[in-house]
Amino acid sequence: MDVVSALKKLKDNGYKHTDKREDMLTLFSEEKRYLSAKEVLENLQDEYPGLSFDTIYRNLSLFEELEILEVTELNGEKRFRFSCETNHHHHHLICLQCGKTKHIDVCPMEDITLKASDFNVTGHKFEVYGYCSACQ
Amino acid sequence: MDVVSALKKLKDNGYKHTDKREDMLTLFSEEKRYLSAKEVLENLQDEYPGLSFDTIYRNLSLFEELEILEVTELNGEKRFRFSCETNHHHHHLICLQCGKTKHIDVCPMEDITLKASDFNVTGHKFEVYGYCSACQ
DNA sequence: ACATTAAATCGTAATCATTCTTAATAAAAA
DNA sequence: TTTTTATTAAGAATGATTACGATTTAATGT
Ligand SMILES: [Mn+2]
Ligand SMILES: [Mn+2]
Ligand SMILES: [Zn+2]
Ligand SMILES: [Zn+2]
Repeated sequence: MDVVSALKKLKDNGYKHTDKREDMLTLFSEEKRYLSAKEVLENLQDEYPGLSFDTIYRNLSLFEELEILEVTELNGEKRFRFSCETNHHHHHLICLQCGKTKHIDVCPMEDITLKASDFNVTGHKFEVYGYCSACQ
Repeated sequence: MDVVSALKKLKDNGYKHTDKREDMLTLFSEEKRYLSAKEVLENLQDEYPGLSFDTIYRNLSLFEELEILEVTELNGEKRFRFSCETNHHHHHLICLQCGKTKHIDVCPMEDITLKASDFNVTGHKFEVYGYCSACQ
């Protein structure tokens, strides 16, 4: 996922192109890590004084719906990152300090034969937490 | 973990025995599933009119500290369940509707050789979500 | 370029889970 | 039974997120 194809996806789905949306996408493409709504706001409000939290949240949700961003929840707050380029199903190593990530190619679900016959499995989450080299 | 040994753990660590604490523990021992703070409150406020949310949260945190309860976060709210009897490190299948759980004995971390040399790994989370037989 | 229309944004209030504060209460110890 | 200290109630405060009505702006057609 990159800014250009994200903007195209917006247009293809009937959403408008705005400077704020483009700047949000650019931010995510530059910072390859999980960002909170607050971090996104702070990064943009120099250029847009009076930028509303509502705008941030609305667009983050939209981007998530369009699979431009992926989301995780950490310490009671949502964090978003640019969807990975690869289509390969995978998981992440996440820095608890700065949100930086590394890929984990293995998916535990592949190995585990869930004989959970009476359980209708709809999803799973596998995340490994720690601190990146810069944050240790 | 059971009510008796949980109460003992409280006493051993210098905490007092109160009816509310005992009733909270009894609730968790009866309902073998993840409960939210709200659910705990609702279950006890028949017996204790005017029971405070603060009391619930304070005791939930205390129980978590003493490893009497284990916690997970789902849809932006914490959910607690009685710690599993087994000492064996394991994970859970969680019903998104009612919080019922099943054990998953396999831990993905055992298999994965994390060559994340520059990452200081401090923890991980592996949860499988779905709907239990009663909730489908 | 201009007008029209629907989407996007602002500003702010509301909501929801959780935490904090202070005074009153109850459990354990003396 | 008195004292000590932990626990609780009540409600205010917080922090993240969502909702709302009014205003602005992007896209579209003229
Ligand atoms: Mn997977
Ligand atoms: Mn594990
Ligand atoms: Zn880091
Ligand atoms: Zn269920």
